[in-house]
Amino acid sequence: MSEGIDGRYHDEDERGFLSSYDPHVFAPAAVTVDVVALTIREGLPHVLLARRAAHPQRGLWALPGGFVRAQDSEAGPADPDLPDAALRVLAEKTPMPAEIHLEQLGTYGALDRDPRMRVISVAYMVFAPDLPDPGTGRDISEAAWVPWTTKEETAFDHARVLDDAVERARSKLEYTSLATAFLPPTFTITALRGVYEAIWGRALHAANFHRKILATPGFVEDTSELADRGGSGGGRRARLYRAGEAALLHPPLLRGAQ
Amino acid sequence: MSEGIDGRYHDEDERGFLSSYDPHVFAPAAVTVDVVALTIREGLPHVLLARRAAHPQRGLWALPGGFVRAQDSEAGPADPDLPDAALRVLAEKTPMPAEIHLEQLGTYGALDRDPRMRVISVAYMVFAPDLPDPGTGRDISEAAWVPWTTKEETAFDHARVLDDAVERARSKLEYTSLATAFLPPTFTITALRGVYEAIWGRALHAANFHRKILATPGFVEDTSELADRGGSGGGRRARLYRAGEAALLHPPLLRGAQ
DNA sequence: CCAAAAGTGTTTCTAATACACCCATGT
DNA sequence: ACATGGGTGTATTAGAAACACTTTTGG
Repeated sequence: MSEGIDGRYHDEDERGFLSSYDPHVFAPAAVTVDVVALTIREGLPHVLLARRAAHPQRGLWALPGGFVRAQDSEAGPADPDLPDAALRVLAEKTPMPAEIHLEQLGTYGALDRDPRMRVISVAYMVFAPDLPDPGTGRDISEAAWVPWTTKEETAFDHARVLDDAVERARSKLEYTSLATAFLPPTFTITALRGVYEAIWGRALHAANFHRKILATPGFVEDTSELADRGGSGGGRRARLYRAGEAALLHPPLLRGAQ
Repeated sequence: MSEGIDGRYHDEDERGFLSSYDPHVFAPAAVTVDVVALTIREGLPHVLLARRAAHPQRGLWALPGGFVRAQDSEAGPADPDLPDAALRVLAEKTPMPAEIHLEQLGTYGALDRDPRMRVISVAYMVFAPDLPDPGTGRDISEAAWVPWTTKEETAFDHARVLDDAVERARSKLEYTSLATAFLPPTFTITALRGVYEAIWGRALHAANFHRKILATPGFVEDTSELADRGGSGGGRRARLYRAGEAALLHPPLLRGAQ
């Protein structure tokens, strides 16, 4: 074992060391979580945004977010892990189904990204099927599903976070079965194609898409059921599928091609 | 503008709000950066590890890391952004060339991942060409390039971080020009294939790999130079290439196939 | 000359694409 | 009947893989 960089502790045992620790000395930055919750409404991707109810940047649209509860406090019990914190701050804006796809996007910590102090923000993404509009009750600040192409001003660096999320979503559709996270438990191939078309922003060849999905092992599983209606203006009733076991797609569905 | 959730601030202007802020109230977690620096030595991937010089877990291998400097202090000036902090803690272990590929891996914040206190760790990845062994001078704790398959015990949750880094590296070779980051400024196609073989852990077809690389626009650029020697036991001298402009590969080099 | 590594030619096979066409359902 | 959307058949084409072969170098 090597000599310590800092001589102060090298003669103590670990127990003694731990009991002498003052977290505040090493805790000069605040940690928040921000959530980019995405869904598809009427063929267009939407993101859940909330009006900031407090300073700074009060009144601007912002991603649902909040401070990580590092330990038990009067605000509530500690968040066991960062995903728990993300789900907690999201639930403060709108109710979410139990089974929800959550993944980390990245962490943003530039010195000047928050005017109050040094804030390190861990951003998460949520992919959800179409959900009701958030309530606007007394303990709920105004929140809404907003098209992700919105030109309205957003707080802090949330525009950049949203851009990163969009690119991540577009890319993950190619290589993973993520698209099913935007759909209800059973869905048609056409609905799945609608997810791709909404996120990638371009039309896909229906017939070839259909075959490609069925040729990708584990992407979807056949429920021998049919959808209720064959379309608004008539049409054959589509077969219903559910999400398969595969998380990664082999082969991938590349967006470079048609 | 909506009414604030917390009524305390809704009558103050933003300037007055900011001046009343006490960061310590909202700063109950420490933030660190940890760096997974990868290189390839003799055909095998290696990671830079350092023996922990201080408690806790003194003496165990750990990723290079340290606390983010959230503001100016006696330790030094504030880190302007998280990548600056990552490069700083890496440079404390071994010198690095100026041009180095750095990217964020993810953030780890489970309640019990550090016995001292709540520590949120932002992990970064560095991809480097083969570098000299780290010095072991008086201000430098013992550090070394260790094969990434090491069975030695590592501190905290660093084994999981390393696993995530390995999977990220394997995956990014498929879709990006990342492999060139492991090589010196000019290199042969065979050396590039060596990177893929080392990271993916399997042999690739030399002739087809060669053509596939040259058929991928922007991956490599021809320098009309030849490598010095054609191999240890004789052999034709290989053409030298440098990294091209493309960051994403179209088409990708999938590892599913041969 | 022989071995070793770089690089090219060519055949074979698989998969993506385009487009024609049939099926099932609502109006 | 006809429009609409679901789904299949099939010819063409592009790309991946396998393997034979040539080129260039060191011993």
